[in-house]
Amino acid sequence: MTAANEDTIANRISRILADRIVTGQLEPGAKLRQDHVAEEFGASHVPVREAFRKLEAQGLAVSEPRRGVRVASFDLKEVREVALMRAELEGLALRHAVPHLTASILEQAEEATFAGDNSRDVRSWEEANRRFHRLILTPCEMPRLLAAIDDLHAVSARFLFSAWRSEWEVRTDHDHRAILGFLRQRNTDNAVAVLERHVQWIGQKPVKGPTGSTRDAFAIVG
Amino acid sequence: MTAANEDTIANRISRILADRIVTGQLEPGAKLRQDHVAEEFGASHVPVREAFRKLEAQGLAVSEPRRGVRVASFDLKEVREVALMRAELEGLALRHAVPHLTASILEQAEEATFAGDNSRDVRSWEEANRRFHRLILTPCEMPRLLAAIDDLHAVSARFLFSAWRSEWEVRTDHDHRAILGFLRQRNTDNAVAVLERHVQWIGQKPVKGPTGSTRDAFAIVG
DNA sequence: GAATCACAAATTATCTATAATTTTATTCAC
DNA sequence: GTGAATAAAATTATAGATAATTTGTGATTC
Repeated sequence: MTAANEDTIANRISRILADRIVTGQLEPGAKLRQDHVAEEFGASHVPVREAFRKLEAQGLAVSEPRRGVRVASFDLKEVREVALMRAELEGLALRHAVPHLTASILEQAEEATFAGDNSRDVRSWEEANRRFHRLILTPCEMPRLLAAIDDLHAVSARFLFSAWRSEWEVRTDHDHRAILGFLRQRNTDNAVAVLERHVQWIGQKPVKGPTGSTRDAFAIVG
Repeated sequence: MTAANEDTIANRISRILADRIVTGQLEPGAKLRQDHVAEEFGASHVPVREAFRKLEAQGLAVSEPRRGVRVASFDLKEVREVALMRAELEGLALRHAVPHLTASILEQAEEATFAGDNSRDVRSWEEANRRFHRLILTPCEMPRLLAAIDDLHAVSARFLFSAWRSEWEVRTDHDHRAILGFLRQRNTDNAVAVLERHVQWIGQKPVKGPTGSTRDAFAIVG
């Protein structure tokens, strides 16, 4: 009965709000009013505030001292920044993960790649992509590094969803396959090189704005 | 009159506790009891909890769901992890900062190096060292990256204080001078290379334990 | 007549105080 | 000495009170 009671209410709220921000249900700049959120979750506003603090730390929300908290907005500059950080940190993680990679892990990563290629919507593609990256990076056994990468991944996913919200084109991920190939050969340098390029690849795509005009959206794809 | 009232008291508490953890006044594993902290700051426990959440995000405290929060402990493995992350991220920041570096900034950085060499205690050395790194990295204009580096710096400082708590030997920082030299020549690659090595240098030092026995302490020095 | 400044009301965040679970420590029985 | 049961302490959440900012209205000035 107290199965889901493992974590606090604040954490649960934080996770759900994070998901809404990442998937674009909550738009950049939207105000997060603690009383409304509290009422929705049938809780008081104190755990809501703690959830806000966590979102702030993850870079998904920004808080002005006595003026409340809003969903963080982002521009191309920030997309690039996150891509560069991910490239550096994922490269570091992979270098240290390689000695601990097993055939089983690589097989699971290949399955994840396959699942990504066959995804019919953004959400399932993102899930598969995340699984791939996590599988090959987790064995580095550096918890703080992995946590930092996870946060950056969430922000990347937000960019992704903002560009390809509804439509999604199926495509095969050649980079993932190349990385797996190099990993099987224990060719660390090349695997890391491809991964770092892969993560920095920023896609652009014309998107219909709310007024009907089109603008260029952008998103990290790797 | 409301000059210091710019930020919330949760932030103020968070900053002060962070400082105590970093300087070692609060030892690893020590329990942080919200009622005690609240009483000390003449506040209630709600802002204290928010401060705890921030410390948790910075990696200075760990919280178990219904069992309270403790000062984060650390081992050599984590010191290495933080050093590697700093190397990657500071390297990235420096590469993007170089085009925006001015003669004035480099001069201030040299003054910071000088101040570090003449420091007679750990605290003032750390302050000068931090100033140096911040000066040459800030012009990269990547706020998220700089925030991440700042958090890692705090953790590094914690390791430093834990090793050289009371005694401190004066020494000249050849790395800082080398970096400045390369930056003046606009030799980005060499400057970054030295910085990345510099940050990864982990010092060891025999330290008297509480029982009188000696053990090897360690600390990032750069 | 339009615009700007001042004042006031309402909305919203922040904090204090209080109550309810949960964990931990102590005691008593076996 | 070990186990369960009770008591104490601490964390988590709720409700209520306070302070600050925003927004709307009105008046005055250019």
